[in-house]
Amino acid sequence: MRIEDVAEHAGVSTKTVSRVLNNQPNVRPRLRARIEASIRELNYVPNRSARSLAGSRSHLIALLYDNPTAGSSYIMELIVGILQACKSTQYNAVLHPFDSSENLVAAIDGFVAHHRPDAMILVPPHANDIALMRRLDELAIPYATISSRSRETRSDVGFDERMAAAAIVEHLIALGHRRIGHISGLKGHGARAWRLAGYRDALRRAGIEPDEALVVEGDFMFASGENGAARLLELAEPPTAIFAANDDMACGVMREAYTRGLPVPQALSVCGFDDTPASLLMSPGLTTVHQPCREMARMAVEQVLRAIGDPTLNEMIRVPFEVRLRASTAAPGPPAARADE
Amino acid sequence: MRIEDVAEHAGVSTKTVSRVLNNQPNVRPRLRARIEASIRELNYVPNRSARSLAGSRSHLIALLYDNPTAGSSYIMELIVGILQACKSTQYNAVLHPFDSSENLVAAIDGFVAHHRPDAMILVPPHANDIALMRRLDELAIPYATISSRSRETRSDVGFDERMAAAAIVEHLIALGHRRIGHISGLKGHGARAWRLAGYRDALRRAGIEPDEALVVEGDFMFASGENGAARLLELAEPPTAIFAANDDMACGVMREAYTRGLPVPQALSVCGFDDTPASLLMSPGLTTVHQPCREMARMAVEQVLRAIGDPTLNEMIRVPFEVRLRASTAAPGPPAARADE
DNA sequence: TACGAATATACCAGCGCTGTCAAAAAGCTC
DNA sequence: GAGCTTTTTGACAGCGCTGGTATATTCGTA
Repeated sequence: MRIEDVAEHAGVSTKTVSRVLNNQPNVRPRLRARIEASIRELNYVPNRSARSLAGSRSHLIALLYDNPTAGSSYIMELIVGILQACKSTQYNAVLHPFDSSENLVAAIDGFVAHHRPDAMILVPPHANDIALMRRLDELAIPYATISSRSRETRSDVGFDERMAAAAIVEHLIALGHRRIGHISGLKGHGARAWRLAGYRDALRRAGIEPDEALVVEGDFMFASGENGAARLLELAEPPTAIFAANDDMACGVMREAYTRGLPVPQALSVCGFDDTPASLLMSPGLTTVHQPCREMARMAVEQVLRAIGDPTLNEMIRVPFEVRLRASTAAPGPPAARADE
Repeated sequence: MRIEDVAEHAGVSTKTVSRVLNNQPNVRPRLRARIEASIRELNYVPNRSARSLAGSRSHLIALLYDNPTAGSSYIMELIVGILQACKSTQYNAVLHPFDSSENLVAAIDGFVAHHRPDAMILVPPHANDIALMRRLDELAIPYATISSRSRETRSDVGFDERMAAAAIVEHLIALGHRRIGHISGLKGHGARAWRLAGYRDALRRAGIEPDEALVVEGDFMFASGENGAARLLELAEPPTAIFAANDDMACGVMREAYTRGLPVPQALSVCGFDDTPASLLMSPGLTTVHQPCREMARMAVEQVLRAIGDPTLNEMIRVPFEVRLRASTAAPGPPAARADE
């Protein structure tokens, strides 16, 4: 089943069918309709390879991400969103996990040579990689970033992480907490700085002077949540609540509390960030910030699609976040409460 | 940069370069080496579209899965494994999430028409869909399944789920449990039947007559774990341990125990199946069965690659599983133990 | 050394589609 | 309705590669 068959069936030239297939102008509506009917009737599907070859467009959108984070539900959600968004277009997604060992710019060249994607979507940490973005500019490949920290990006979709972090800390303050610990994210990630800043914003707005002793370094991994919590809980004056910069670390905090026999939320309130599947599975359920990953991915796809048509495109989209209140946060109990098991 | 440039640089015809690119015979080793050197030197990468068009091979392997399960870490792990495995080949993966609303066989036809994948990998539940497999046979598309229950499949990679379930129940028995509850999986999934059978095997081998009151229906979702646990714990003679057919349900069990103030593992041992990321994040960590998803995906890719070369291929690969002992299981405590918080 | 068999290489058509550009049709003006 | 512009349609080449087939080279054997 080739375009020629359709052309014959509709009594037109292949070029006219091609115009219809590609939504190009200069086909009268009635003719277009007739050709579309033929396409449906013959159940014709154009050959992707031939199209790409002749049109030198691959109809591919590449998603670049970091292999170590490949298993994360964050990436998974983005993938789901991107695949969904592509389904209704003529484009298709290619996933490209980078090993961080690779030289990114060199690896990109190889990848581009292989797949010739028409556009790319970058997620952190690569969404902040200026050398990478420069190279894409040179290769004239439009791209959009998700949650980029960089001003150098062309188009970005993200949400106000700083405000979201502030919102969840304000929730803790509203519950009556005054000493709130924070376990920060991995250095270099935009998320780290924003969430830390939001934490401080909320404290200051409530008239609480941020105590630097209550902020400990983390790296977004479970173990660093555990360690961070241990350090915070061993302070002379420990916090009554801990805001971890992501859910995995918040789970680490809960583990440390569990190990020490501190009931959550009675003796310690815990909240995270990201609304990973695990946050719902924990007991108690973890209070966290939900970011609409699938929706963001969908928008990023739409952005790059627009950017393919108009390479000068340069827009920032902010999506709304949502604080998901669950059972891991409550009003502070009497100091030094301790469960006996 | 085209094949012609390489041919000129190496002083041979394009066809000879093509032979080298496709690992075809009839090129003398020295010549082959010279051409490979030229390819490297010129940094030549063949054009995928032209290759597919001329060779009528897409170099694509499709992964078919169910969209509702798209967010699951199980699929994610498989995707990671497949992508890794493809990286070292000339093949590429296309992900195809099906909406369960779609007529599967019709959707397959459309998908095949679009992408013309050279092979497919099916995961449950589609790995058990006989109509689908028949259609693939008709379309002459080789495929491999992962954890298929069906005898109709061509090649499959899986592990002995029944034995694994038995192993984890035996662990509970070894700890001293005699009344062990089970929350089964969704009807229709092979996993449901195998895990239930393994549970019964272990009990019988230990001389414990399976008590049907201790088996309740689940559907692999968190909520059904909660409900199932509630029903089991309200029995006149409740179990001292619950084996849920997957981790999400096991988390539901832990939630129900938490709600009732039953400490895990002191008052109730809980174990799951799958070793999802959440199982490690729980407090206490969840005892579960680890299946090497990435490895299985890699093997499935190798299988279909072999099947492309030899369409009669028909092999079953069993990979080893591993019981991951964590803190959610312990010797049974005194009956009706109840934590006061 | 000569001859046929086996092996290695080259030539060319064509995969299915789209871009270019020319031709035809339609619309517009007076 | 003639002559012009604008819109619509079509013919054809060629995207970069591989399959088939013809040709050249090498090897083995007498």
